[in-house]
Amino acid sequence: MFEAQLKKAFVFKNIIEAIKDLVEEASFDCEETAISLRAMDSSNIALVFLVMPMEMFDRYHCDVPATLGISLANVYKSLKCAKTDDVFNLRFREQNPDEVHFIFEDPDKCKLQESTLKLIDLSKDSLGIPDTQPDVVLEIASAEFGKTCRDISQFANSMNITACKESVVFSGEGDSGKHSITYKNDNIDVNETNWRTVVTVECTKPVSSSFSMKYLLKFTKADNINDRVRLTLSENKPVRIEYRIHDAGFLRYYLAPNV
Amino acid sequence: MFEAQLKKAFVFKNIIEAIKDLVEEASFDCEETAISLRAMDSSNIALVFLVMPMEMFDRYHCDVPATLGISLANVYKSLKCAKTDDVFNLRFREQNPDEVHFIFEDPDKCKLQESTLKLIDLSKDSLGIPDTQPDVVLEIASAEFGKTCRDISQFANSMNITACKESVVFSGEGDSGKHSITYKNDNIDVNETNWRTVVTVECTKPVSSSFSMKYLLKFTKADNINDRVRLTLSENKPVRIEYRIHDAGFLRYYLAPNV
DNA sequence: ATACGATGGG
DNA sequence: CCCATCGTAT
Repeated sequence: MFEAQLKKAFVFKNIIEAIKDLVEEASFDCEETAISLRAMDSSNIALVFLVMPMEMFDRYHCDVPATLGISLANVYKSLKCAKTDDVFNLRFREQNPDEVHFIFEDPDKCKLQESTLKLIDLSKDSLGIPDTQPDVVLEIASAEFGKTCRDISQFANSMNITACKESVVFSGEGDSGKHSITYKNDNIDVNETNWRTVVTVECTKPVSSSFSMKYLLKFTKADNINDRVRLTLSENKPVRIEYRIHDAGFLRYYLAPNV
Repeated sequence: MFEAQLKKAFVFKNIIEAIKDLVEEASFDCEETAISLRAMDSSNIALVFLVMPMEMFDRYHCDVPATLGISLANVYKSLKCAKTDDVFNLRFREQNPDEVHFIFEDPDKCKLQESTLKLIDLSKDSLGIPDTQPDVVLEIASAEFGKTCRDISQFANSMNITACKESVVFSGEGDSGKHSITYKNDNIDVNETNWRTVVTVECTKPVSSSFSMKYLLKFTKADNINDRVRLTLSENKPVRIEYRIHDAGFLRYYLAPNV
């Protein structure tokens, strides 16, 4: 038996919202210390890597690890039945190896909902996660990054990110014109860093890459998950876009640059 | 080179919002003392006349006059990228005669945005502006005029305006019924004129005309531009609806009456 | 059915 | 001025 409880169902709902438009089916690997998920998007272009450590749950119990292959559309159907503050329970029993239960209890215990979802067999080509030595690591308020992506998407189908120690430039160009957004880091007092500011956390050498706008926009759905987002860039390598969940957890997206 | 700066980008954004739904493409005539724009709406029914005198800008520099034909949808895309309090710069260089730059700087100078927009050639049929001797001139709080239009639009597709020295009546009739709004002027102490009140500024003879609701509703987008709006009416002539901008500037709409 | 943009309310 | 909801478009 595997069981995990979240006091607030919306936490899980936000996470599923942030990946369901990217990945149709995926396996939740439920293990002793964490639930994780690795999947390519349906077009095999972007990669999603989710880790939810046991610490983020209010109860966590794992007799035997389980791999739950499931349709995320179905997961989302179930989560939409829950109210934001419902208590959420995920339960899997080896006796019924082809189903998983999502249980929602409203805070005053009057209403109990249970979804039983069919599990599916998914081939387990374990995905290589392309983590290399980064050239540049940036942090930015996730709402600000979302706005940046939406603004540039008005002009372009892909976004260039050019970053060095002193500044970061997001830019794009299309038929109606071009647009660039420049953040300067040099005169920032770290202590008064406000949420709008981009911070170059690390920069071993400057980098410039271009990425598909369409995917970046999908990633920014995750901006409910954390106020900050971290971009990790290396020349000619996929960008890693990370939203931290609690201390040890995260939702990471990887996207290869345009050629 | 032509350059103009506004300390607050929203001033320009409000103006563009007030005309972009009416006019798809237009030329900004950038001259020594003002930027102006004259355009028919896409259906050739209403006329827009905008004058932004140099005094409304915080910096204004015109070597050589320029006529900047542009898609207002693209202008608006760019302005949506700006925050309300960003500093806005419009810049045109003769060396690049087919593009204009919109530059936004946030107040704390961390973020710099630049849009480069394509200019287009627009035929310059200079429009006759139909200013005649008015029978009636009214002033009303622009929010109140907007509410009046929205209220009557619930009942009717056109709005009658009947005005004389003592009173002004806005009314409309449709399938579900009719609605009228009457403002009395007679017992008004001019010194306690409140913002809701309609004031008949001038009346040489009473007038009654009917106008397309659809267009009036579009005009009321301008109500951010000035707290007051001035209507100038003459029997069987287009109404002029004017929102003043600073002292010498204005945004005027002209709309012919229904037959 | 889903995702985005626009509008109206707090 | 920002958020949430609604309506439209894909």
